Amino acid sequence: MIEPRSAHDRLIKKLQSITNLSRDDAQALRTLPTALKTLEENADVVREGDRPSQCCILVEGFLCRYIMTPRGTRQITSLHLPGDMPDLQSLHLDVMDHSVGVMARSTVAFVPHVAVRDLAARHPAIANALWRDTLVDAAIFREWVVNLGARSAYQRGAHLMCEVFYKARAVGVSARNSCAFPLTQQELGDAMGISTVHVNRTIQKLRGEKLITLSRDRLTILDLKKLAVAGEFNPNYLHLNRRPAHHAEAFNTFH
Amino acid sequence: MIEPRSAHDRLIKKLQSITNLSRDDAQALRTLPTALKTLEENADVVREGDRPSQCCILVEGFLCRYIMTPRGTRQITSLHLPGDMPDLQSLHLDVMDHSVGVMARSTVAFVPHVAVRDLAARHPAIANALWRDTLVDAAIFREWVVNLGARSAYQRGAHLMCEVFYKARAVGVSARNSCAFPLTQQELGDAMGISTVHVNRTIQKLRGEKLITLSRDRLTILDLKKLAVAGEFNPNYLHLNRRPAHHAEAFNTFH
DNA sequence: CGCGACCTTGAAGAACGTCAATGGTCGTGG
DNA sequence: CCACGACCATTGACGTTCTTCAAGGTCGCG
Repeated sequence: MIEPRSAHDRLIKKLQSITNLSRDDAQALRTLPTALKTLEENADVVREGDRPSQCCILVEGFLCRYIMTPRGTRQITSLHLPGDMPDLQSLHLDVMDHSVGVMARSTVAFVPHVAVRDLAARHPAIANALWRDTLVDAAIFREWVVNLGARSAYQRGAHLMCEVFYKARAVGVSARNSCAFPLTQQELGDAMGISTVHVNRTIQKLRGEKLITLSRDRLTILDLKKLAVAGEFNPNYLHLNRRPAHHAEAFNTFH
Repeated sequence: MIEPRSAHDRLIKKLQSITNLSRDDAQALRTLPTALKTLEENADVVREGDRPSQCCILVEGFLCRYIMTPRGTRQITSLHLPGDMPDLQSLHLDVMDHSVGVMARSTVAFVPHVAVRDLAARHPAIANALWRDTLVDAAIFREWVVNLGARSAYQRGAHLMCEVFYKARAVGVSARNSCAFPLTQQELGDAMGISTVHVNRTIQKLRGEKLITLSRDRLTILDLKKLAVAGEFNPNYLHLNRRPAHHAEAFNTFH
């Protein structure tokens, strides 16, 4: 069972990973009203064309943003971990230009726009932190543009795995050298812009070189340094605060 | 000669293209102190790693954001037209994670961060407009992810040209069916994630099908509808205000 | 046991990259 | 005025990466 405070803890931890929050601001964030909901795999949190009046905080699980092309192919544009608010932008862009989907059974907390707006108006530091969060999002999109535009399939795979691991570690949902990675090869293909078959071959190469292990739902990184080199991964674009975070998924085993 | 007000006019027009500004807000924007500077082709406005204390408004010309890979290849991540503030994000992300380059002789107006911050603090509507602007930016990055990840070279070319034309029209720097397009095929390749040679062949196909004309510095769209279909272009992601804007580059010929 | 979802493999073909050469245009200096 | 060089566009030939199609194979679950 998820206890009611978790959504706030997650959000605070996420924001602290990219900015400095005062104790006051953190306390203020805890006043946000949330409505928890559990969503199954393949469900959508919001869809392109929607005009949401609330946004969501991911508490447990794994989400992605994606866009469908007229041909019916899907491009995943970002991956989201606990603490993320993947539809925060709906606060200012009324019509969704993409969808947010569920990649693994997830718990999300919905927060009314008015509550966020009100809080931001009363706490400029929170408004700034949220703005900063959307800017980091944009930085990640830029890096995905580079990944898709300038790197081979092999490099893309390595890069994407580094990104997920770093993000997981930053919010304390990783183990020492592994993290949740509930993507099918089909979904990986949709994120990397390559076919499923080629994803398979790419992963095999990464495995063969002893850089990673990848089982159904878990990514283990055998050699982070080599993986980063292989994927030309440089974490600067994540704009993480110093202080890597204590691993061990303490958050989960925490009563 | 550029008259001093131009930078503000450009910015206001740009913000009006994506949001509603009150007369007061527009007036407040005019109080921003600006320092004009003309930059030659291939110069950089800011570079990755910089910690700017000011940001810039493009007044005349054409800028791009780009990221260099360790291999020395360049990926262009966005194109910018007059009125844009391509480094607005530096207001909240202190270290630049990418560079902003000049694609054609340009005039930019520099504005100190403190001035923007101060204005935003005193005018919440302006803060929101700027936030919204960065969110539209992010939406454009997402679309580029789709363009690079899910479309063929031919589609990418068509899509990119539609985007530039729509953006130009929205801020009044287009003619009826043409706009400035000062990209070499090399630069187009860096933006589309393909080689120069393949850019050439792609453009020839677009020309052969009578969708566009492309001379040194100018893009003419012969059949916007077909071009949009070819590029799977749907302008929703630009989040433009209704009311397309009066073409004719009135801004330039205006004394 | 059998079905569905996922992973894996091989073979053939399309899309795109690389290499190398040619030609065009434009500004500059003689 | 012309020659020159720099930069850019264009073309052909050939190689690589990635896609597509098709066929198993594995695993969990009803």
